[in-house]
Amino acid sequence: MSTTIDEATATASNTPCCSLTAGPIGAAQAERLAEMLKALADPTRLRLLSHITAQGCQEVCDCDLTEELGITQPTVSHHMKKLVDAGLITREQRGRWAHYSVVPEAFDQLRNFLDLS
Amino acid sequence: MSTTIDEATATASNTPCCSLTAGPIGAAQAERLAEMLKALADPTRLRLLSHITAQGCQEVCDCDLTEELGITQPTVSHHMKKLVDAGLITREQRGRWAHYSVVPEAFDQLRNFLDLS
DNA sequence: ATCTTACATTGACGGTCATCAATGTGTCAG
DNA sequence: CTGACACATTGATGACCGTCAATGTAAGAT
Repeated sequence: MSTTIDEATATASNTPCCSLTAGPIGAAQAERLAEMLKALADPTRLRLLSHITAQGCQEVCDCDLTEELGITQPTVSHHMKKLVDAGLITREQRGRWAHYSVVPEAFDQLRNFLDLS
Repeated sequence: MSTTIDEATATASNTPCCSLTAGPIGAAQAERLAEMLKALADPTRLRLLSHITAQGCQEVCDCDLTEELGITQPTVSHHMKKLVDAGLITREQRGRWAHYSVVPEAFDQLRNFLDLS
């Protein structure tokens, strides 16, 4: 469970070039990319993500997100876990609060893949 | 049903800038982006897409994709429809064969959104 | 020690999805 | 006209997902 982040970042840096124009991709790579995209492919998670990136990865506690999106706290917790497991954001527990920050490498990898050049 | 492509391309060009760093996004925009991402968030569809882009949008018939991915023809047809409905690719029927090509604007929009700068 | 706060976990429910076999539809060849 | 081909559609099945209420857990405050 705790190795998902490491795996994601590791595979992200291991991938040399994975553009859509570089020929057909294999089943394994498709599976990995689909996992990241699946984590993104939800309106609520996109909004949660945008709230994190908008605040410059500063103090972001789940209670604020709960109020602003109109969803319950377990739902926020569930979505955050999905984003973390996909390697898109990281979670750092400081005292009682959880601080989230994005993983730029993951987004680089996705943008790289979606690049038709 | 047939207006999905027009809608997708229209909204794609209507969006001025939708980067993740440009502050929290609204529910409507999140919904639209999630639809495109959901179409991408499947291993089989990613592989199908890579086969189209790899051949430079040339002669691509579903039967070839069926053999190479090891899935049945209805499944290929189903996935292709999803990609077309999401506005990621277009379909042109020439005679008996269907020719597919990517919609660069859709990918530009996604890359733009995933850009942390 | 007790209470509050911040978040995780569990269990359940309704909805959506990927896949296939079977069948339908339209197109070209002989 | 008939048969073969390329693809769409339908219906069914098993799996997964988003959401919530209820409950658990761990840390700080009093």
